[in-house]
Amino acid sequence: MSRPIQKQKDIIEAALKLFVERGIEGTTTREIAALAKVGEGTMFRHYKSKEALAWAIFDEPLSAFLQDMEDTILKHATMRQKLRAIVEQCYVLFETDRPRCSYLLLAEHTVARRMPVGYKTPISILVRLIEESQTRGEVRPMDSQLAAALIFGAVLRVPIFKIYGRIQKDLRDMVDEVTETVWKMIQA
Amino acid sequence: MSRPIQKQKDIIEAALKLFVERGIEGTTTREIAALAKVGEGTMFRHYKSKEALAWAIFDEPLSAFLQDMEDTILKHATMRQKLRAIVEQCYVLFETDRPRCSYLLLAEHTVARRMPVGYKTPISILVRLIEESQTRGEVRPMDSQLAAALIFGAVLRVPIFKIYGRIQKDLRDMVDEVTETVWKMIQA
Amino acid sequence: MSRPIQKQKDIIEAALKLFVERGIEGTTTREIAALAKVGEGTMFRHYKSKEALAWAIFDEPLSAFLQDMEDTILKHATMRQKLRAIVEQCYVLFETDRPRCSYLLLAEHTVARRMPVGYKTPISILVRLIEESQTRGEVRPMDSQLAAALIFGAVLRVPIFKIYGRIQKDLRDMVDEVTETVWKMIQA
Amino acid sequence: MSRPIQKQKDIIEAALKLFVERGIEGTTTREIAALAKVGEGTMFRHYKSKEALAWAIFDEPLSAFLQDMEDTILKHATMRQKLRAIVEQCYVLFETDRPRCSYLLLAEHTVARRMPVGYKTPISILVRLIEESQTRGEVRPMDSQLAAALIFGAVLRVPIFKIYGRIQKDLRDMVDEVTETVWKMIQA
DNA sequence: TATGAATGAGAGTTCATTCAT
DNA sequence: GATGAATGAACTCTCATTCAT
Repeated sequence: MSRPIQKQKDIIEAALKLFVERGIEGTTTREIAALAKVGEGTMFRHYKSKEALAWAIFDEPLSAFLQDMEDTILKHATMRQKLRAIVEQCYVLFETDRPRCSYLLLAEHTVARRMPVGYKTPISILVRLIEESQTRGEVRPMDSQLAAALIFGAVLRVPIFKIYGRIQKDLRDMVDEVTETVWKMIQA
Repeated sequence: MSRPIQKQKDIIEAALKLFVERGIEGTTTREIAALAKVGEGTMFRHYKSKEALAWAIFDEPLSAFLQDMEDTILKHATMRQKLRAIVEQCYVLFETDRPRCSYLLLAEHTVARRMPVGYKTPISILVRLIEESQTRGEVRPMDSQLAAALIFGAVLRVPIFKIYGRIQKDLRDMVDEVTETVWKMIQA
Repeated sequence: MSRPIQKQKDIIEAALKLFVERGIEGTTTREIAALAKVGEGTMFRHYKSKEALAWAIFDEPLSAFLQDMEDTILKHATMRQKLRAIVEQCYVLFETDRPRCSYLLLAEHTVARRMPVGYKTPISILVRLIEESQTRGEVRPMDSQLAAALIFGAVLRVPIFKIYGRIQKDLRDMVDEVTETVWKMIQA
Repeated sequence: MSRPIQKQKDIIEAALKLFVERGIEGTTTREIAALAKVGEGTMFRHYKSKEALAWAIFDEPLSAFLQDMEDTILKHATMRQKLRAIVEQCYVLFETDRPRCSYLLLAEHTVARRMPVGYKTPISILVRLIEESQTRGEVRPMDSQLAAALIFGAVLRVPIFKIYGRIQKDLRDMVDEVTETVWKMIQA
């Protein structure tokens, strides 16, 4: 019956590492196979193509993150608390699973091209959250898309700085400071 | 014949358009040549390789922007004014030369891989600016890299939202609002 | 378990169907296994390779046909009767086991490449038959190979036309007409 | 401007030779390139794929033959003369351009799979010819498709026998004999 | 200087075959 | 005996780059 499928995990981790280091197009399927210590044809049993692999390892953690994000939001009452929880979730994930997060952050515009229309991203949730808080007077009146852009951009630039070595601190220790700082941008 | 300079310009504009639409690796030199209406071998007289072209059209506007940025900074006294001027410069450039700016914004992490070490980016200027302002008490005490990340991320996410169609307004009309908003994050 | 013979039969029928539809090289062992509802590795317990399978299912019915043909010939006295019997045998087999016959007819030149030298085909029997009949004065003097080519080509083109849909009638009802017609070519 | 395209001819001749010897699927594009003494990518400048090449070198001579056949038919009055002319045309072509004809004859069922629906073959012309001759009383009443099958099969099996070494004579010297013989099958 | 036919290294992918279970 | 996950040789095809014209 053959042994359990450890191979798929190896392939994913290898791909993740190489995609972050060299980009998707800069990585060959042969390199992935070699690093994962599997045969060259093995990844094609799990993913139809290199593209499909690149998309799958983008989509899986993002979808999981989105689900967690929705759950997290429900657990907090005020926008400020929600915002803090989201930032925390981002930074904890980053420190916990850096390869995956680096890939999500750096491949964003590359993989976006393959995104199916109507694909749900954290941005849509953030926009909705802002709009709801505005009706409750928690967030000052302003274009919700603009607010989302500013928050989203600010919060996610911090791990990118860490990837590039500009920031060394553990991001989990920066949750409060970042939250307080970005909160100033939108508080009523 | 007839203005070799024009051919080079055509190549650059064609490459810019295609690189933004399909990514650098997703664009073939043949497609660039076809769009630029030049022979397939012509771009190799102007650029050593496709990579060199991709880098050149990234580096040129970025270096120019950096020079302008340094000049702009000198023209203003306070950090708040400097910040406003920088944001304005960004957004004016975006609305004036969208292909080039889209490329700079979307290819950032892709082309970054080819960046020579010690390459000067707007980030280093921003960090320096923040640190100077902190000694003058204009900006509140905080990690300058963190401050730069937050400002940089926030300001540049706005045009990215516009590229993806989330924002439609002319960014030049948003300079003041964005400046005021991000300023709140760092003001003393 | 449970009738290993049945599995082999399933494999053969599946291969036959697919080889006729898509050609030998156009059919994968996985497709054969899927259609035969057996594991991917199972056919390799019965046949050394895909080639061996392709040859076996070509050789088996052909050898059987040849044996029948020799028997049939002995049962008839005159060449005309023998010819009729052969045509009948062909057309009955075609209508009885169309997959196998289609494969024999269509894969002829493809599988011929794998034919061992000195392999006995219906052609050699036909040539011998013609030569014998010529000595008896039943068949007019002419090159026996040429006569065989004309008879063989004419008789077998009919089922090929049926495969391609040009002829719809049951070939068993055409035995007499075809025999009479081709007989005219060689009768003394 | 580069020299004239001798390369395409070389590719065609190489492909023809190898396709006949080893079959289309049994021939690699590398082998074709090597035999044609061109780079491996060169054939793809002329043909979109190996399949397209296989089809093109099947279609080109067949279409040319068809055109010649139509012209030939018009030059003769009686069916018998037309038939003789067609046989002659076939056998002259075979002796003149054996690689091409061998390919047409042996790859028939293989390439047929790629044939566009409604593709005109010599068979349709033959059928039409027979039907016309039947109304004029030249050909005896019989199913025209059957008549075509018998004639077509008989006439073309002769060069196939020659390919397999069963016949050695120059086919051009057999035109009259073959014509007379197959004519017996259908004459009124 | 500009061209585009030609190149060939190297990419993604397939699939007959193996073998541990 | 049967299975199907794994393999990797070998395939078709792409495309950045060269260079004779």
